[in-house]
Amino acid sequence: MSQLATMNVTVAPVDKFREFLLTKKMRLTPEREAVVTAIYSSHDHFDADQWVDSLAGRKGSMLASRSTVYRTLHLLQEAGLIRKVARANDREVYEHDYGYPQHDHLICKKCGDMIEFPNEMISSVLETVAAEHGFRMSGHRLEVEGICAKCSRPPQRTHRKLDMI
Amino acid sequence: MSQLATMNVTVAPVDKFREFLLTKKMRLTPEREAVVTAIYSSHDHFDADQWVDSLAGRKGSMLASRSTVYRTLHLLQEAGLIRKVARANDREVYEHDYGYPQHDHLICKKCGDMIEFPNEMISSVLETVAAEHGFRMSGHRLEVEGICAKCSRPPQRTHRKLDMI
DNA sequence: TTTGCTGCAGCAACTAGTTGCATAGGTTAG
DNA sequence: CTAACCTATGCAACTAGTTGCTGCAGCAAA
Repeated sequence: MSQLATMNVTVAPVDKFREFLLTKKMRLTPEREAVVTAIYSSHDHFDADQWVDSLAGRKGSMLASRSTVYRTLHLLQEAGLIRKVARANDREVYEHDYGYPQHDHLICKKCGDMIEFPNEMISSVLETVAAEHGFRMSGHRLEVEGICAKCSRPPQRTHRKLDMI
Repeated sequence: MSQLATMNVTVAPVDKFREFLLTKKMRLTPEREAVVTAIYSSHDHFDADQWVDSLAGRKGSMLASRSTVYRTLHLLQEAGLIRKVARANDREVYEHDYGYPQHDHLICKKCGDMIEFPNEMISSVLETVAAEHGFRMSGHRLEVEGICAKCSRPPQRTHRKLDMI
């Protein structure tokens, strides 16, 4: 979430989530609030496990169980606050999907780095394709894999020793 | 794999796989051959489980164990014979990636149908984006989700009863 | 306050998929 | 033919993620 500009956000994520839950006659419980707060305390990509660790037992105090973390992640997706962007290292990777412009990712197979790029072109192509098929598109997930510039540069420069071992 | 035309295939999949394995000093064992044959006996999308079922124990004779099926699927991906296209019903969905033109999928969230569409436009947009970032792209995976024409049509026609229950 | 309803958390058992390990089996050298 | 060497297999144990169940908390009516 680094190279793209932040958009205006008028309602705090927690409140947006509460609103969403209300429409489904559900409550913003302390456990759910803990998950949202944790996730929105940083602006990076994240996977479920780090929150399971810090919220449920292993590393922190018990704020929400494993099941609750996962269930809340699903709710947050439904609410449009986060979205799954890729699967890396056997984990689903999520990112905030509220207050940020649309983009997709180049994923480096070597270092695992995810490079964001804006996707208006792609979205508009998809709109056309979908229309042709009478398909009501609600979203997409695009993972472009390959080797990033850093990793494909042959290791030949000076101060290379710092990068190795 | 239905609506797009078949391309010319000069070498049989099994032979292509054997070639690939040779370059890695690996053998085309009976187990591996059984998996490839099974997969190429039909031209549909498929998931690992159906082969685990039919090859390893549960439904058929024991031709290859669970581990071997999964390991062979990875090898087949490396060899460029199959590719993962989506994740549906908690399963990875694969398709043949040899002898077929490039395409992506519209995935219906209701009926699970996968509609293929050719993707030259998207590929070329991605080429440009990748070049801008000095990224050496090796492939991509695009899942477009939404509701297909069939499912979004309101249920109001005649002979509707046939479709229900 | 009591009774009843409903949503929800946590547990434990489950599924898909992966991996470490011991061993079977094939290939080459002597 | 045998020994040494590897690769590949199957098993069992593991991981990430999901789900059914039970019992509890919060609210509403009486």
